[in-house]
This record gives sequence, structure tokens and C-alpha cells, in this order.
Amino acid sequence: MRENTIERGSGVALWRQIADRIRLGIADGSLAVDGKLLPETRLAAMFGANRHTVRSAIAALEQEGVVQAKQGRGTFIRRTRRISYALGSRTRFSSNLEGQAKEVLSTLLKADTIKADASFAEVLGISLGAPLIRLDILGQADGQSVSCATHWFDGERFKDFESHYAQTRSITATLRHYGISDYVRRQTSVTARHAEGEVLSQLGLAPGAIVLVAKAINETPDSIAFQLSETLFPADRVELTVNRYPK
Amino acid sequence: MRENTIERGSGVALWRQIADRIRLGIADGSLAVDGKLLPETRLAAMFGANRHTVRSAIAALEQEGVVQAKQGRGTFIRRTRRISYALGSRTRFSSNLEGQAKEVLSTLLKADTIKADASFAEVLGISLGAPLIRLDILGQADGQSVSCATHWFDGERFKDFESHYAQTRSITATLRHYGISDYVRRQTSVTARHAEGEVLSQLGLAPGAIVLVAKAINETPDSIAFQLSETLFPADRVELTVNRYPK
DNA sequence: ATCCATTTGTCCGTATGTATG
DNA sequence: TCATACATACGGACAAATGGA
Repeated sequence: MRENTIERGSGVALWRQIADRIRLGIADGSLAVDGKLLPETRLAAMFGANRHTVRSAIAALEQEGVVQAKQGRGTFIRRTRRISYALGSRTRFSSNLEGQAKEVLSTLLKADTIKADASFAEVLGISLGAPLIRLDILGQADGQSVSCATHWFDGERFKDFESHYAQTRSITATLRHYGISDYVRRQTSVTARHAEGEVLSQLGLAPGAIVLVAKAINETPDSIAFQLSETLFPADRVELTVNRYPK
Repeated sequence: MRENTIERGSGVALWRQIADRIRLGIADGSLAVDGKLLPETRLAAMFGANRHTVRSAIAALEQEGVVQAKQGRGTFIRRTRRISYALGSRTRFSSNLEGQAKEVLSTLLKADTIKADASFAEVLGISLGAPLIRLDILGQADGQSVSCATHWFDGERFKDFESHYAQTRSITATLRHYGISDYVRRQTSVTARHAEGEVLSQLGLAPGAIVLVAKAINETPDSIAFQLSETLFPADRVELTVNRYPK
């Protein structure tokens, strides 16, 4: 659908660019023939690179669990489709992935209380330095990490949020405990960057992988913002969708 | 807001990772003090890297036009905020950027007719191999490239689309000529990857830059899909937003 | 059972890019 | 600017495994 060129000598290693391209080529089927990747020599010719370089790319993909090479037989594809995550007014993690994965799991990675800085305070309508609850939650679908989210809540309004969350393992249920029976997403903004730091291991990504970054504001039906969040999605495993009629 | 770590030996050169981080740091203000970037030694300490490496990163950003280093004075920031592009039912390029840029420009890069493959044919309800009009359009705001879109239309329904577009320079106006006075976006899916090939020069990006990829389906009010598009946005210049009430 | 083409795996050496001090 | 260490990329040669003729 787009170009064939690979850019050399500048920041991103050839093998990594090729790995990205192969991952895409597997997804849209252009580089795969019945469950098998095209041979290394073919790929090398297509990308205008040395076979060794292609091998490095394949080794990285093997590390990620995308493919598995077998001597004398070829390189077999292990995982293919991308999960769709819908961005809408009623965005909820687990219900969002229903039908796409058999098993959907949320794990609390970290919970603590920090002080609100200016930008948080303004959006949430609290004072500068007021307590702010921060939760880090890992989302998995069928044993594969698909998201890593940080959520922020007003620490005074939601006292002991962590303990309620620990019991229910659901943000929606915990909010209900505080009298919020319904909420909607005021805004989501999306951008992308390289994954870095601890999220690499949390999401099981190879260094240099790209993550989608979705920042969201949730509000009650009377338009009071009560939650901010920043969620990272591995760009090769997840696509975000915006549909005509948000449920 | 997130980690400080930089990953070495991993496909993406340190200087490029640092350049990406500095670009972000400029956008959110965390690495800039009144129009100036923090000194190289400070940055080197923050990233746990050598000053030479930070200098390489800054040189790349200078090449991109993001900053300008002046001997003895510091490194000055030339461009800063990210443009917000709203994804909604009524997504139109130029009206979308109103208020964010003084000058919004669309340039036709290429127009041709190809044959529909299976996936295009199915969504557009045309037959396999039927003519498909393809337009490549560059979007600029205040002299800066912000998007590079490929649009596909049914070649039989929209005969001579290119020439009408050339006159009006507007897809909305051209569609009106074919009796489509209104249309909405059925779906947008978003993912991200490294920019590659000719879009690098079209968008004025450094190799290795990340682009958001938005694939969209537009339909008439009676739910007939008539247009597919794939738009690339430089992730460091644009954020995509989804709002509560799509206009 | 043997040969052959295909395909991945391993080893050598060399040149250039990246990162540090 | 220099020196050093390691990562990246290339080229060639050959070994090892596979499956079909």
C-alpha cells in the first residue's frame, strides 16, 4: 500500500525497521504464504538488505513471539491479528475486548498517592498540592499484554480507592461505591512514541517498539471531570477505533 | 509523567531516543525554561548519557527545525505545540484545524487510477478489478506538514474526480458535484509505525520518526461506504482527539 | 536409499556507525 | 580531536535439516 524503501544510517537500525515491516507484512498477509514467512533470501532481496540483517530482524520477532524459525523448513507465523480497542463515550476496558479474547485480565501494578501539580489540579478542580491517587494497571487479553494504564483520581473525594479497587478489581465497580453510577469519556487524545523504561517489560516489548499513548478525561453525566488517565498500547498488537455511533 | 530510562543496544540509537524525548519534553515544557532548552550537561545527566550523545540528538532536532543552538547562549526552541486533529463523524481536514493555524493548505501530490483488490472491493461494494481512484494529498498548517493522506474512491461512480478536485481543491466540494451533499465517518482505526519511504520527505521527517496511521471509512447518510482513506500524521506534531459529542 | 533444491544456522572477516571518556 | 569499545551491516562460505524426486 506504501513504499518499499528502507532508510539506512540514521538512528533506527535497519534490522529494526525490517522487523517492523515484516510484522506489518504478516498482519496484512503480503509477506506470508500459508502460515509461513517468505524465505530469508527473498526478504533480503525485497528490502535491499543482506540476509544477515534480515536474520537479525527475524530473531527480534522470534524473541517477541511473533514467528518461529525452523531449520530447513522455514519461519512460521505464530500470532497475527491485531486487537481493536474502541474509543467512545462508554469506554470500559473489559467490555471493550469482549468477543476478541477469551480471557481478559486486569492487574494492579502499583498504587500510591502523590501531590497534584498545576495541570492535574485544574482539570480535576482540586487545589495545587492536594492528594492525588495514582493507579497503574496492566491489561491482558489471552495472556498477552495489550495495555498499561495510569489513572489519577482526586484523593479526597475517593478516600481508600485502592482498597476498594483491590476487592472488586474493577474501576467501574469502585466508582459506584463512591456514588458514581455512570460516567462518560469527555475526551481522548492519541499520539505515539517509542516505548521506554519499565513499560517495556510490563508489556513484554522489544526495545524500540512503538506504543500508542491515549490520554483521557472521564466525567460524570453532569460534566464534572473526576478521572484522568494515560494508557499505553503496543502499536503492533492493538489498533484504536472510533466508530460512528459511540455506544 | 513516566520513566527516565533510555535503552541501549536495541535497534534505536541512543541519540535518536534522546531526540524523541527532548521533542516531547519541549512539547510539555518539562525540558524547557522560557524558550530555551536545558543545558547539554544537565540533559546528559538526566538521560544518563554522554554529552556527545545529547549533542547528536540536538543536532538532529536542529536539522528538523525544532531547535536552534547558539554558541555561548543556549539552545533555543523554534516550534512547540502539537496540533490537535479531532476524529469525529464530521471529520473534514481544513475545518478541523481552524483556530489552530492561520494558514491551512492542501496539496495534491498524486492522482491515478488502479484496480480494486478484494478488500477494497468488498468495503466499497464494487467488483474485483474495478477502477479505483487514488489521491495522495499533503496537508499543511502554517507551512508545516501535518498529514499525508491517500484516498480511494469508486472509479465508476466518481468519473473525472481528479479534475473536479483540481478545480475546487476540496474533497467535500468535489463530492457535492457527484450528489453527495453530506457524509459521515463510519469508522476510524488508529495505529502507529515508523515513517518510511517517500513520506519522510513529504512530511519533512527525520528517518525513524513515528507516524500515526489513521484508516477511515466514509459513508453517505444512508450508510453506503464510498471512500476509504489512510492518513499519516507525524506523532510529534499532531495528536488525534476523540471528543464527547462528535459534531 | 540417494540425490537434490530449498531453507535456516553458523563461522569467518571487514567496514562503518554509535557511545564513552 | 583522539582513542577505545561495542553495535550494526555486509559479503562469502559452508553446515544442518527438510522434503520431494
